[in-house]
Amino acid sequence: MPRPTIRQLEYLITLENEQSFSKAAEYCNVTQSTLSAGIKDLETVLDQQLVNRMGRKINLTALGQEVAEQARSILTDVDNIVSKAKEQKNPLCSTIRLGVIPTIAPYILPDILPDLQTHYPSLELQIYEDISERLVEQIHKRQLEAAILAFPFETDGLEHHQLFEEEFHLASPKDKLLPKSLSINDIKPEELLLLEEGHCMRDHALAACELQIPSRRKTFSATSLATLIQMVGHGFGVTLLPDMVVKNAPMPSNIQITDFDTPKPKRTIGIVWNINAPQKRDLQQLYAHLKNAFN
Amino acid sequence: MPRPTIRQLEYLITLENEQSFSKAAEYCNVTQSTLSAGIKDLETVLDQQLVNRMGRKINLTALGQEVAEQARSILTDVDNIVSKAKEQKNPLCSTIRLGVIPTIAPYILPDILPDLQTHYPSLELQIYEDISERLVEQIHKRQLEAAILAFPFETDGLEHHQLFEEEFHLASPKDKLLPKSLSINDIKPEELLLLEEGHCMRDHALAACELQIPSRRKTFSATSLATLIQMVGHGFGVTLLPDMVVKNAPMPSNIQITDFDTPKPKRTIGIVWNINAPQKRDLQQLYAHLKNAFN
DNA sequence: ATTACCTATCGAAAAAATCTATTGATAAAA
DNA sequence: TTTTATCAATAGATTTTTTCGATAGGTAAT
Repeated sequence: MPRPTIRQLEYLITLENEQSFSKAAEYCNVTQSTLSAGIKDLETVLDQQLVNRMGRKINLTALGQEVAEQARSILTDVDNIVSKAKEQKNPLCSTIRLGVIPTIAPYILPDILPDLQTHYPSLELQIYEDISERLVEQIHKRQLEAAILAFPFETDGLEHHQLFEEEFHLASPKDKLLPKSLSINDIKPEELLLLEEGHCMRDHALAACELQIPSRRKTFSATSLATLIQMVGHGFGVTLLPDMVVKNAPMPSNIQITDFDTPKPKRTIGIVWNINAPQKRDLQQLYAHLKNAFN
Repeated sequence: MPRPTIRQLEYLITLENEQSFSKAAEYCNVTQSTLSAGIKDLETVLDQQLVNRMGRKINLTALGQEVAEQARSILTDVDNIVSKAKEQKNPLCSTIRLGVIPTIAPYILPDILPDLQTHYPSLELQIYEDISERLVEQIHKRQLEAAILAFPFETDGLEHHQLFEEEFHLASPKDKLLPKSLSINDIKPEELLLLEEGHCMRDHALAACELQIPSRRKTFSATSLATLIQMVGHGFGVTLLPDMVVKNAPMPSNIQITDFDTPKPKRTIGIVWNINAPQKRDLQQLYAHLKNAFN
């Protein structure tokens, strides 16, 4: 099943505009004979007459007009592809698929996205939320251009930059008594509530408390920080919360947030991308902008 | 300002579908080198990278995916032109690739095909048999024009029409004693034999019996209804059979078919196609003809 | 009739698309 | 590790398509 050529469609459109083979040919920068042949081919492919040749004057058939109209829209679509592609040469005009880990995404995106929109209106950011491991895997597979996650993380073949550090706070039930000067060692392992396996924050919390393996006795694993916070509020234990969560998430009244004394436990947030990503320049600029926004 | 070629867009689409230059080339009936060159040309014209070549594995860039998506719509528009023109001459003369689920195909096609042949001698029907999920996927990829399957099914972007309803009967070993008035609740879950995972009839049978998960103890999963029938005949259990199977398939003598009392369990068979398929008119007419043939 | 103005067609030339064969690179298997 | 298999890129030859130039044939106005 042969298809019409874009060129042929172009010929037909011009022919309708100019109402003359020779004028149309001139407009298309070809000879009249090539345009004639092109139209004829189109008619052969469609197995239908598109032009009424009436000696001096010519005219499109009903079908010819329909085809021309649809052809116009096709040409526009094709040109849209071209201009969209060309546009991406400009700085921060590309499409970037950005992965963000679940313990960061909901808390920074509301701030970041509108800001980026205004600064780079032609940047198309697509956000994907997943755990670090899968994000890095997807970057390797080129299904993502970049990801925001918490370091340290396995990053061979990836370029990574630090965005900011943030301390952890202790979230505990309101009535719980705490030492005046709170240290990470004051946390009883069996009281510590954690996110489920796979979340890097789980590992960071464990590392901060210098625990290898969570206490078997009372491990509870939540799927989201929101759940975790609810658990704490209902007296199931305590947990560590990153600064951005404390500052951005609504905190139930039955929860108290306490700062640690130095040395405060911290985590480092950064951005990674493929070392030879096509949009490297845009990614650099995105990084610079984010870094600035966070400091 | 040079433009991409329709052929090039076609190459890109196929490349995204097949995720491989050589496979895509084969699909397009060209050499791998031709397709490679085509994609490269496209990248040159757009002045942008569209494909990540990572040794063995390849991947479309974000832009590549966007272009491919738009290209798909362009290709449909172009094909629309062709079919509109052809249809002007005579209706139902296009080539339609029709997917049919395995629990329907063998039982209706023998009736349907010859009938269609005589009524629409210039219609070329190509039949593909697969499970619903893959059929719908192929319709989206424009590798099929339409599919006959059992509702309900995930159908966004698809136009769907009901063809007919049919009741299920109980197939059991000849000597098995059954209640005088048979209800769906009389089936013991551990006796129920099912098709393997992926067949929608498996789900329908389970739903009819109000079972969430098949009994672990004795689940047997057959690859075809023919096998299933044999299993019943040899005393391995009972199963539900759609009306068309009972009426069209040769039933072994060691099997008895029993109707259920109302409310009879049923399934709904329908046809789906892409909402803006080029052959829309033909598909409409095909649907009308089938609907008529079944009622 | 003559003239001016069209479009269709033919053969040659130019441009392109495609093919075959080969290379180089990567991943899997021995 | 070495070997093998698989895959995409490339070069050069070949075929196909597109385009051109020139000309023929036809219509309408003069």
